[in-house]
Amino acid sequence: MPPELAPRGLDFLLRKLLSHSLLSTDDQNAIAALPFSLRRLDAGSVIIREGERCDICPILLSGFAYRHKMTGDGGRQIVALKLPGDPLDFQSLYLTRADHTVQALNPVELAVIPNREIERLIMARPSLSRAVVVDILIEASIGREWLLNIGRRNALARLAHLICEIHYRLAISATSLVESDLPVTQEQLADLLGLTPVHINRTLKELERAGAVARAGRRIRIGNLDRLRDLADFSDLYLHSPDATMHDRGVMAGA
Amino acid sequence: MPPELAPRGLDFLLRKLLSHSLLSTDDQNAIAALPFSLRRLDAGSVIIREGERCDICPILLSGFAYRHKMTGDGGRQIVALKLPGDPLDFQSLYLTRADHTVQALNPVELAVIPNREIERLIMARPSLSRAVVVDILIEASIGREWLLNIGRRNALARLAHLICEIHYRLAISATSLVESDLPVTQEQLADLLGLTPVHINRTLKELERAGAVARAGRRIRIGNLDRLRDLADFSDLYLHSPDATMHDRGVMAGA
DNA sequence: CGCAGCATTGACAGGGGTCAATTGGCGTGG
DNA sequence: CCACGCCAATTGACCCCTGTCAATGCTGCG
Repeated sequence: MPPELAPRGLDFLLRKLLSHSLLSTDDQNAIAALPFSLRRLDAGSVIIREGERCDICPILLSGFAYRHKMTGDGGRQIVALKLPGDPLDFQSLYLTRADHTVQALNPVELAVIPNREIERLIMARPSLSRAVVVDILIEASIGREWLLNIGRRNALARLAHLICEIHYRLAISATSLVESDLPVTQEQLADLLGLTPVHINRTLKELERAGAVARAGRRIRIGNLDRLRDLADFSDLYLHSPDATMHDRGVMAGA
Repeated sequence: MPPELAPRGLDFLLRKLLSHSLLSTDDQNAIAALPFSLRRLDAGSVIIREGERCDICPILLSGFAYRHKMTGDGGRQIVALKLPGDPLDFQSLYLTRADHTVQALNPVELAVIPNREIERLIMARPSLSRAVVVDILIEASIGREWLLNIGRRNALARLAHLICEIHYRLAISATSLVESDLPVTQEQLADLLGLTPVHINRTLKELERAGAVARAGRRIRIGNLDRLRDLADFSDLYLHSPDATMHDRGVMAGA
């Protein structure tokens, strides 16, 4: 299991939502009072299956998860990465059939809330309804940045950009993980970036040579965030974090 | 100007929303009664600028538009394509700073609605609020399919897939355009697909040789939809059209 | 009818893919 | 505590898809 604080209910979800939406104490209490069941899943477990309906809303408490799609001939692309605190799927509140699969990237803990509870909550509280839409929109914004990343940047910048993004997103909701190793295999990085595992390996070595990442055995972590940002052509505007300007000014660069 | 019916108010928007959401007659009347101003823009006009706020909601009545982002060294990626009937930007109802630029791909006509009118409408009518979110989610779903397309398909399948998508999306809301030429230059196709104009040219020639597209001078149109679908590995599940199964069964294949 | 921008073509280069063999880390069971 | 086995990582050789550069041809518009 990842070296992480044991989840204490929906605190991570709250921190995540608060990072982009103003919520009253009442709103926060309403979220904290949501009924949920805890679920632990192994790496690779399917959480939502493409083409099926889904009537639960899973919140990621620990571990990473991802959305992915496959081509007819077996090519796999990860189209979204979910970090601790992220709601895994608000889409099924509005659309009936999932257009993609959601899966655990490593061992995860989920808080599972029935969709109808969420529906009740957002019917009663417009500010929470709004927070849900904002979360959906930010995920879409991240997807657009990924399109730019995969479509127009070479392997080195692409990989550097992803590592930067993970860093900044962890800083928003799961601060305790910011300093830890990336719990991602090279094959998973390949599927995240539209590359092959072999080329990820070569590129990782190049990032290491540049001093941007540090590696020990199988572990990857950031070596020098500023250098990584340079190589990545990274700006965090697309994360729509309220204190984005702080990041831009390098306030977090030392973190 | 594209050879298209002159827009009659917000009819296209209505048809678009109705394609994925059930709306009462009251809802429909409320939309039709929205105040809007008509605006004509030349190809290339900037509609929303990255980094700025936007307090209007533009609806595309005729012509194509797109969202795009650029890397620091000038690489351009189109991250969404908007067709007649599409709302160009619900995001600014919820987020303050645009993370990308929206631009006219060719001469366009817009219906411009003040954000506050939309806000008033969706506050009063939950079913319309829901329709807005569904529209946002479907755009996100299309973005995910693009990630798969750009990340994991080669140039031939990638281009075929895009042409298929445009066909099916036009069939949903702007049926009169389904049979017409693609109003897109090869350079724009390159920016849509993460390729170069030169390679688009080669690939287009290959699609023509395969009989999938027909070309005359500068004009491109579908030659054989079934062949195109095969080359593209295309399934329209991700468009979340209510009659998707009809498409899957080939009911529209002859159109 | 001449220009500007798009399309087309060829030659060449290179980034990243493919294949296959080897190494290394690490959990498991003896 | 060590040996085994599996899966991830690494490496090298080679190739091909796509990018780059540059010249030429079209085509629609003023």
